[in-house]
Amino acid sequence: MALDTRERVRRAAVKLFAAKGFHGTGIRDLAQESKLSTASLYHYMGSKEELLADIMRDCLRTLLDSATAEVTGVPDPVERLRKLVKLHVRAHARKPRETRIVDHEIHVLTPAARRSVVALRDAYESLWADAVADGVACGAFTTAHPGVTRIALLEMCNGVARWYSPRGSLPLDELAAHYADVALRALGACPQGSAERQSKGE
Amino acid sequence: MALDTRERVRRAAVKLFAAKGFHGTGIRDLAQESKLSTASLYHYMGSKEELLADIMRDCLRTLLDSATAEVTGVPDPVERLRKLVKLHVRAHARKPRETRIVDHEIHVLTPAARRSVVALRDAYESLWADAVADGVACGAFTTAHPGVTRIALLEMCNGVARWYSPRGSLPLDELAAHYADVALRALGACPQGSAERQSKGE
Amino acid sequence: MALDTRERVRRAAVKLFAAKGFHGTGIRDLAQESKLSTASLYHYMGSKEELLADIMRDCLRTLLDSATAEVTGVPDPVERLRKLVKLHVRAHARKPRETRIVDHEIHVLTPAARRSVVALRDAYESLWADAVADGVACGAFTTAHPGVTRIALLEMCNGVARWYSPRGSLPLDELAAHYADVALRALGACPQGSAERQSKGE
Amino acid sequence: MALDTRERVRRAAVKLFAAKGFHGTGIRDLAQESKLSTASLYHYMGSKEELLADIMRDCLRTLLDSATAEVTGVPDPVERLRKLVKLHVRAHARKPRETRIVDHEIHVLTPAARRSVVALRDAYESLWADAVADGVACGAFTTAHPGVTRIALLEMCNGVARWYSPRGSLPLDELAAHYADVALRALGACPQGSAERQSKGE
DNA sequence: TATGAATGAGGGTTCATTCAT
DNA sequence: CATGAATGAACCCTCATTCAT
Repeated sequence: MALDTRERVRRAAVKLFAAKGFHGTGIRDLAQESKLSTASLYHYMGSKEELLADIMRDCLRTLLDSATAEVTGVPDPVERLRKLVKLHVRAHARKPRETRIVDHEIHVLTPAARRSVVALRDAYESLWADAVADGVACGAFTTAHPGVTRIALLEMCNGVARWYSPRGSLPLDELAAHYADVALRALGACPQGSAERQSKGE
Repeated sequence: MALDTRERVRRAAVKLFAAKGFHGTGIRDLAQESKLSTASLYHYMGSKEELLADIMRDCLRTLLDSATAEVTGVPDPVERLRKLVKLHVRAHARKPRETRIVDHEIHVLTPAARRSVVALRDAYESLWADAVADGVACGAFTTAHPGVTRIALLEMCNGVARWYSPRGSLPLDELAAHYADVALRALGACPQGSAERQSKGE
Repeated sequence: MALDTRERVRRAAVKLFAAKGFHGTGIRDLAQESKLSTASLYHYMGSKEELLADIMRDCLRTLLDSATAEVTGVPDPVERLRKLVKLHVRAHARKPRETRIVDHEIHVLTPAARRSVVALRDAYESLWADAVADGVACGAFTTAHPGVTRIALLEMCNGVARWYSPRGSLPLDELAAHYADVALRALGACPQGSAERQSKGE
Repeated sequence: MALDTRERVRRAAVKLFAAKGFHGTGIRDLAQESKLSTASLYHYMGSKEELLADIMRDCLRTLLDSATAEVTGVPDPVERLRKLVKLHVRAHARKPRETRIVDHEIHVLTPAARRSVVALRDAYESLWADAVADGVACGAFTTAHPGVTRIALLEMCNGVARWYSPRGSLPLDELAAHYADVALRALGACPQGSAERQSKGE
């Protein structure tokens, strides 16, 4: 039925856009991967670019919504940042292709589509910015350049999508916790009894 | 003379590949940006893909050579890593387009070309790996997962190429020093008298 | 009921074929204008081309039938031609889109369909030819080249479909009468007491 | 050399657009008729539509220029109109395909291109309008509806492009003269010693 | 050195039509 | 009666590349 097919197209696009890039993926590649003719493809998408924009927006909206849910009502900025980092790492490890597409293909979007995507990304990043700012304000974080550090950490976490494999030795939850520790260290939060030290058995 | 023209082509390619991606850049774009006809372009390059591979290899070779020079004969792993991070950040801030191309377009390359590029990248990254391993071995670094941390830090530093602007408020040297501090904190090196604390006036 | 829908499809086709041409009109356009799905369209027409041929034949048959009725039993060739011109002008003014389609899209038709359309057109034009020939034979028309004049007048009258608007200042009956006068002048019939002179107040 | 090829493409387009319509002519048809590949076609034209617009503009400009030259400095409106009709008929008989394209395919053009074509057509038609108006003003023409008559005559003359064949019995010059006589009769100009009567031997 | 001309292959998209439901 | 789904063929146009001059 229609929904399944639409989903098949979506997945084909995610796979190929992530592997070969948007411009490196032809409509015929998408059709083959979706097991559809090129003409049929157009029953399930507006255009190649709209398909891309949809993928990006869905990915970012999911991330934004779950991050907002995770963080709402958490007063401690340290705890908030820890949650954000963990969620971010998990999301990027579980959906590496979607997130890589978001990271790499923004430049192909039409200005209008780009605006909508960037708006979502900015909304998400502001959750990080708030946590960092609050932590600095209350003295929990001691970093000379909070803005730079925030973006550095974001890039670090984005990187997970580029290398993580579920076949690695480190369970995902531990990986996420490790990233959170690295982030808090980077921000100069005194790690009292963090998972990091625990995992070292101290 | 020929060399100048060749350089013009190279720079056009760097500009366009970074801005629109390899597949998003046509030879007509390259010709226009180089102020050459498309046919003339082929006096100065083998093919579009060879041009890309050349750019990538040159970028990586330069990075590898200068990193090797910087690090050779430095016994202290902390100091070595600090130098590596600073160099990396500076290189990515100064040549953001080349380094972004290296990061984003590897999937485009033919297996043969990809191998040569990946070999250079691996050689470079092994300098980081050695420093981290030495630091862990001598107890200077206290991180539960050195391998993961190393790759996390590399991704963090690569990110500089995606956002750094010389018009930012932070001088590049300070930025590089800040990144080095973040990296050492992340690795759990006790930062004694680091630039970070100095810049906070302590 | 089905008949209404069929008529809706017909009218959509007339509108669009006249405005954008047969090849410029897609079945999706037809479906949209008919408020039907493209698939449903095929319940009311054989194919796009058959729809076109039907429109043409209906238009020509109506013209032929009413002209035949108008002219039968009128012995005076001058009067006959006057009636033919008036009818022709009125028909083209009232159904400009159908007649434009007949004029412009014959080349689209398959040979078989074209033959049936051309046969109707020829039958109609022979009414004109007979009137002109009779008029020349009895001395009522004094034109050096009756055949050429006939076709020239036909083209002139066809043109009405290309510019007439009911919002123009001249009532349609007067317009038709004027065309009849022009035609008779062109044929060299001494206009005695024609509408033309009357309208000039003489 | 380039000029020849460009001209070959032009002629192929004129032939095919006239025979099958703009939308009925594919780029592959043009290529085949031009003995070029579809890709090579684009060395000699901007796009299919630009090719069409160029053909239309050239046709109209030629007509406008020669009509202007013909008519300038001719004070007698009767003589002016005779010259205009003759020129128009000759032009449409000699370039029937170009003029049919102008007449039939204007609706295809983009608004911008259409404006430029319509402007030329209007400039040309104003030569006719001036002659008619002058003739009416000085009493040389006695028609109840000069505007309508003018457009009727134009359509009549345009029709030449739809049926004239050089293999017909009437020499082109005589045909043109005949049309001029028909036109002047239609306008109610007393034909004194016109070609029409001469050809009848009176 | 430089480029106009040329092209086979492929780009994304729409075509008119059919058919199972 | 009506339509979503499906498609092979074709749409216009651009691709990276070669070669004669």
